[in-house]
Amino acid sequence: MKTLLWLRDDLRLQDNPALAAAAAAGEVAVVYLLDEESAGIRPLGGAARWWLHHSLESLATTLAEAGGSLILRRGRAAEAIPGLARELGAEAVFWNRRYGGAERQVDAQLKSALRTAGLQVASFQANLLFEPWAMQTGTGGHYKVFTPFWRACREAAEPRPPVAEPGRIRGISAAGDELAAWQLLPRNPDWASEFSGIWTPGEPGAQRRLAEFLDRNAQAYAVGRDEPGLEATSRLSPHLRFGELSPFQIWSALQGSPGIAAEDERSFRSEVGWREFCWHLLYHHPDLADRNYRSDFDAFAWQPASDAELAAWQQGNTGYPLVDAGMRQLWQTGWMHNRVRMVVASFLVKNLLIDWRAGEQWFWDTLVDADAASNPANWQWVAGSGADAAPYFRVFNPVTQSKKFDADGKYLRSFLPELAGLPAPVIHEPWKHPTALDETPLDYPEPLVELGPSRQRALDAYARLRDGVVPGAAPS
DNA sequence: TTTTGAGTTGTTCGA
DNA sequence: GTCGAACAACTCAAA
Repeated sequence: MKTLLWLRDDLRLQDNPALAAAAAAGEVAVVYLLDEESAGIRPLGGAARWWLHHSLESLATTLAEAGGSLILRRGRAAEAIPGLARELGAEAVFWNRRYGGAERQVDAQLKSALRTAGLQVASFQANLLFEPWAMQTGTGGHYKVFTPFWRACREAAEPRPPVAEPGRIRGISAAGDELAAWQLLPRNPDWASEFSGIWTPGEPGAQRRLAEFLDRNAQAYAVGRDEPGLEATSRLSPHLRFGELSPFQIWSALQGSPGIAAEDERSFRSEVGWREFCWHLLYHHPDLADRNYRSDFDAFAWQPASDAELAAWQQGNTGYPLVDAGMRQLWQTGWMHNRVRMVVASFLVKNLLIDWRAGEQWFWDTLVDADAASNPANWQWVAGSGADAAPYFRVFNPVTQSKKFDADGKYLRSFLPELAGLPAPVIHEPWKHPTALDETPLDYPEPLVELGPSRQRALDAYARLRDGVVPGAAPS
């Protein structure tokens, strides 16, 4: 049989059930479609485009080594996929499932159109350990709190082992676009110039990262993951985002790593669980990036848009070292440490009282791991408008967090060269650093807002929301 | 149906 | 310096 394999967020040869099935059935044509036309599909952010370029480059190589070839096409899936299937004389179209609202709609319509045209269509579970529709509460609803969700997942059937990589693929090639023509890479300026020293997009890079993590960083993960100055996190997020690695592979690799303490293993698995939970939420709330999960937040009194404050946050010029180090790490590397993400998000949403969507969009554009589910779910979690969200009174203090989780200032120094000469603890509060008469003052901004009053302003705004005070209404 | 216990990640204040 | 309480009820999940 001749099968068209449509790859999307599953750019890997190992543990790829759609590929394995297609290869087992006969000849395979592999296509990646750049679809910027189907309705409702969120355009990739800049950093994700950079990653995609290199991931596709890598995939083309590994696929060629296995006997296949990667066909690049561009257009609306509803026309491009049936068109290519016709062109190749394919009898079947296979893909791995995706879970976003618009994506599901595209896939469902395509499935029925292809079947009507007499083709065999099959979709596979590849990117989530637990299908969102399979996880139901006792009353048939979907889970809204992480802990019971994850408990139910762990009590469900054990995730399958990874699917073996097909041996020699009988590949079918066809004319397609040149990758360069898609212009996924930034130019003028090339803000991603430092990315390639840090990241290796593609399946081999993902495998290497996983092996390194299990060998080294997974020890003391539970505690170490909180310190941004350490290399204690897995940094697998962008690989997972593009499906260069599957959660099934992670699951199984942990099984085979007895050197990791139970505490660290449980902690890391639960981070995989949060990814599952976010997709579970997005599946049931496809507009998670646009609308408050808790609709009572629609009445929340965000500050009127302040371009200057938003820009200071984006550029890492708030005057709070941990916030600024995080935002510059994001800009320079396309990634930010998890704890620092919470601190910068809390600062934007609570201290600046800027709508979480502005932060979510910036992360979407600048993160190489920008994930359609995790990004909005976690922003809403910080804002308090999300599922199982942080209580409104939880306002991170960037100075306290800095002293607690980067006590020696190692993380701060690596992204704030203008403060590199300051010792701890004053590096956490540079405005307290006395400048001697013969010294040039620090080239570092004064704090954008005062922490105490801005925190109180946020608490007041949340209290008004709770008490149902409508913004702008006349006081009674 | 009703009840009960629990809920990722924090900060501040006062004893 | 350390520690517990307050912050605010509310929703969710399950018994």
